[in-house]
Amino acid sequence: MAAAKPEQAQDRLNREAYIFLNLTSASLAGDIERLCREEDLTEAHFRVLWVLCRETGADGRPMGEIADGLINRAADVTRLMDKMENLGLVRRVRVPDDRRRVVAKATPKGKKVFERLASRIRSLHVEQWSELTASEQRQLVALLDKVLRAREVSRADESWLLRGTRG
Amino acid sequence: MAAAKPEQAQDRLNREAYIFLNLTSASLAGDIERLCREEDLTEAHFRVLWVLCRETGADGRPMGEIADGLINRAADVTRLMDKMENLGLVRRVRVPDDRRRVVAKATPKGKKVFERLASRIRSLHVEQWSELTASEQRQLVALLDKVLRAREVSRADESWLLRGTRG
DNA sequence: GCCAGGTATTTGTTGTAACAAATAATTCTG
DNA sequence: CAGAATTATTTGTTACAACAAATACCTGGC
Repeated sequence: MAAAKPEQAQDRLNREAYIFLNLTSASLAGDIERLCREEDLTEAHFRVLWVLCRETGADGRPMGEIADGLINRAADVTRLMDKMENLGLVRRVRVPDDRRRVVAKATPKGKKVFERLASRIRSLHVEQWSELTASEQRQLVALLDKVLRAREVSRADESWLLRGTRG
Repeated sequence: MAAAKPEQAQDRLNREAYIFLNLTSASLAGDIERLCREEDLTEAHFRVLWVLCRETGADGRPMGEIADGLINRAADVTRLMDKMENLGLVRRVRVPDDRRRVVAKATPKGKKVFERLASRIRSLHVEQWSELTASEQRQLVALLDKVLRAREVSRADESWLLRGTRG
């Protein structure tokens, strides 16, 4: 075809893998995002709800921990929570022992929205992964895990997104 | 009722696969984005350069096609190109046969920046994929392809990102 | 009690994506 | 030629992510 250096086979495979990874991820995430929008949330908001509703008893989670889990700036988490508080999904409580700290809890409404959304996302996932057998899915996870682990995504390891998901 | 519904195994696998897909994608893309920033570009900009430099002779690409390939709004592509034109990476030319249309071409400077960036990205990819053998990579691509194909990501199929990448 | 350091907030800026709507320039069709 | 359709542009709006800097507030050590 064109003159320009012919791409080496391995380079091309690398690029191809990268592009497929991106497109697939974006495609699935787009669906989820759309679902969240219907509840006036971002996926980021939903993730906060997730940790608040799944990973927690009645005690809530401190802001800082949420920031770390989301790998976001503290200031951004504040604004994120502001919105969720306005929507009545979340409540902030100063902790009495250390009054610098604030924990966020999901309100009953927040829990309800979470359950509704989580259930729809669960169904969506079923469609999204319908082309792969469970074994293929595990294979996929194993491959991605290899890649991810190697990169020392140090902070992501602390992410509650992966909590309980790894050995 | 049992203590907060236990997540079904398949649901959990679905979610896990989704999360891994996302984190891995975001992690690799983050690196690329950082590289692009060093040339004052977004990855989106780089993608435009890609199609302009790899997929094209001296004839350039019409705006509309770029918009389709990027799956972006036409208006957004205009602004995207405005910036790249300001940076001197790209030139717009009205096509004589159909004077509604405009094709974009990479300038020599654009090509230079592209080559520099592409080469660095190539190296980066080598690191990023260092944990997988070529065969594992192909396996990964095959799995993702299954997922992607099934979803009728209709427009993505026309994307030049995948051009020449599929059978 | 004072100071260092930790925690969250406030405020403000910037760049971008996403989307809508109107306009201009051109071609195509009847 | 008139009107419809196509291509790109212009303009404007909103929401968000990323980042910086200053502040309030609190704890814990000295």
